[in-house]
Amino acid sequence: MLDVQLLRNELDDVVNRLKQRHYVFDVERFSVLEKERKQVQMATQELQAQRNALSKDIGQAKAKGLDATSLMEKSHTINAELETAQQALSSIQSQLEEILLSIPNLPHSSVPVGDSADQNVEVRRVGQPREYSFTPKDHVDLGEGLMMMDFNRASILSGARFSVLKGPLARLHRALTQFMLDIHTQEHGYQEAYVPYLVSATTLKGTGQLPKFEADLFKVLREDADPLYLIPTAEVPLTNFVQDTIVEEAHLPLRLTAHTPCFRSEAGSYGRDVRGLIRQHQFDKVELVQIVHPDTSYTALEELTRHAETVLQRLELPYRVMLLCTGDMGAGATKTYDLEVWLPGQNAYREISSCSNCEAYQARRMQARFRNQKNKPELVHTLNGSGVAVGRALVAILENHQNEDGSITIPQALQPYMGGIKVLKRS
RNA sequence: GGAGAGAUGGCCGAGUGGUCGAAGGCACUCCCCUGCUAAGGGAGCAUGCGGUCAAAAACUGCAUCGAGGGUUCGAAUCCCUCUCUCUCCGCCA
Repeated sequence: MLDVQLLRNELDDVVNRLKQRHYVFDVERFSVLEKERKQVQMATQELQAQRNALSKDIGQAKAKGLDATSLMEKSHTINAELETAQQALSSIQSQLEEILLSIPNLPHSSVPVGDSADQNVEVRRVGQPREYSFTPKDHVDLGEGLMMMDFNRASILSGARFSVLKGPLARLHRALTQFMLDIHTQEHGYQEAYVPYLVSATTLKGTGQLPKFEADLFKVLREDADPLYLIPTAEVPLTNFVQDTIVEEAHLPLRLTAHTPCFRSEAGSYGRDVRGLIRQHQFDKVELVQIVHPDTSYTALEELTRHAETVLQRLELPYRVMLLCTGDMGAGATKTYDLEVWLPGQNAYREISSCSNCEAYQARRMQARFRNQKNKPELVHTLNGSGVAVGRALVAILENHQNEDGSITIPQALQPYMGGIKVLKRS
């Protein structure tokens, strides 16, 4: 959520910057509503002030044993007016609120302007894609060849876009999460957390998934209670650790990590990546979240991105870092780096991590603040990044470390987590 | 699932219809005092939104005592519904 003051005072500038990310802001509607709001709010508050004063007078009159009938009649009249005014005000305010909640964040000045992923800028490339003396297979052929990946069974259990892993490949999946969590907790200073996978609408509103992106979520209806939603990423519960709280400045930055499953309905993505593990309704991810002082959020973004990169480096996976252009960023972000891992099976770099600074966008929605030097509450900045997507890391390992006979060499760094298994091969 | 108790500011905690945005304490900030990382004295100290303003400061209005509704001229206080927390019983991994 943007600061309303910004919209009131620098509307033209904001509108132009939003255009860069294809958001068309209805200036006319906002201006009219805002003008009404000001007028109605002032009138309402004036009436409330009058009512309060009258009530006080009535109290005093009664205390002195005087007759307060005429004062009470006056108060009745005011209350009737107030009723109408309050209804008008709350209608206007909820309309403004709705607008405000749907506006995306403003891109940082260092972000390239562009329409689509084509205008993203490559920042650096790390590692050389291997030369193969044979035609590399994709992860589906490899996994099914090993008899350890079963999409057929998954579709019987749940339908499309689910998967079943078996045997050492399932273990590899588990090993990856342990490995990633160990790096981030032991080397990068993150606190590990275990969090709910079902969260409330309020929580999702805090991080920006609601109200605008409800279609992407799995919703769990309950008979006698509000619905809950399956988390689309651990960013949601982790970032909301500071929902509605004031943190001591000395406690910043907060660095949090968690391994969770993520559930995405991916409405609108049908037809893309239908084959394999790349795009699933359920996948695991190790998430990194930082809650920081506003002065340090861009340094923190660089660090956080490096933290995610470390994982790929240790797994000996070639990748590149992309700076997303204005048209390709998520709604809450001011600046985003995507890590794209090399997939020989697709002969392409594919996203495996996305690291974003959201500045105060989420903090304002969550009312997440810290007490600054002047002892005043001030909004924190929030960052999040995948550190990294487990399913896609598994894909990358299969494809990059495959051998001609269809076996997979486990990278050195992962071997301690595999109980002595160095190679995955068909038994 | 059953029975009971509770929810007040950063924290603890008083407050059963008016002058209560809320006593007192802790923490925090500033000042004074003090022969030394302690003690004492004084002052300040909730959040959100609005208005005056280019903005800040300052001043001022409104709202907020778990949430939502109701009674009333007036609600932290009375009534209803809900949520959450705690204790005991049952059930369960």
